[in-house]
Amino acid sequence: MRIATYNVNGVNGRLPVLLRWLAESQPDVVCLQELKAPDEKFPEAAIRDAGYGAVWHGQKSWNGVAILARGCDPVETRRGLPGEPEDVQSRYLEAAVNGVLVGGLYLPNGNPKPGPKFDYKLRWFERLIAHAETLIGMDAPVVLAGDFNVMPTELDVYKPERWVDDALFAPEVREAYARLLGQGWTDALRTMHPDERIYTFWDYFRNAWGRNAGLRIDHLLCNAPAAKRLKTAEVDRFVRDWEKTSDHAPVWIELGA
DNA sequence: ATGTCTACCACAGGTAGA
Repeated sequence: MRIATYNVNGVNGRLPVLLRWLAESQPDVVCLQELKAPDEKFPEAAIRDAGYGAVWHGQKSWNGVAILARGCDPVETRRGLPGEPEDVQSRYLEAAVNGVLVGGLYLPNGNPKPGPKFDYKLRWFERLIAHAETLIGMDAPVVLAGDFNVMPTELDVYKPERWVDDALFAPEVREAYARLLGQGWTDALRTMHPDERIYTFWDYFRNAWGRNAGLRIDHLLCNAPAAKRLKTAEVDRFVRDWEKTSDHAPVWIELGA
């Protein structure tokens, strides 16, 4: 079973790229982030025609997450994180697919730091940690997948010293990520590639892709039953090279039987 | 500070967010 995460940066503007990648890569489950579309503008028909059932949580202009499943409909188990009922941003969606529980998330960017956006990022992270605590011990495989907007270590940044004051690399954010992993989650990509400089995002600015000036901010975290089945974790870098592509590449894991 | 995308509103290009 292949489970992917892909920040599409606009699901409608990116639809040709998304459909081409689905056809070529044939993932079984896909967590999408940054739909940038309200619920009624989610391209359900095109995605169904591509062979995928979907659940989605949209929002006008910003954010928005979805979970796709090849050949079946994901069974939604949660929309939004507990803990801040006044929070209207669409950033978390959870669904069961063929016995695997998948949490798709888009953690706040948090820039500029300091400021209210950074404070929101830290609060959102604490809510994620609290909810993840209820998932980690499940008997079923659980995968938390998405754009975490965190580079966990210096190995995950092309030039760490340039990023120390940024909300994506701030010590308190890295500490929160480490605390989340400390519950027992396996960072799949880093576990399968322990020493490799491996990126999932390249800014549109300054020829970042051409220079491989990238960041590793899209992660798939496995609880123990999922980690036991982990076979492969890869980045579909070739997608970042396509015309009209997202600034993120898809990332995926393969779980064995 | 800059760079480049996307979506919005509304019809053009400025603004916001990343």
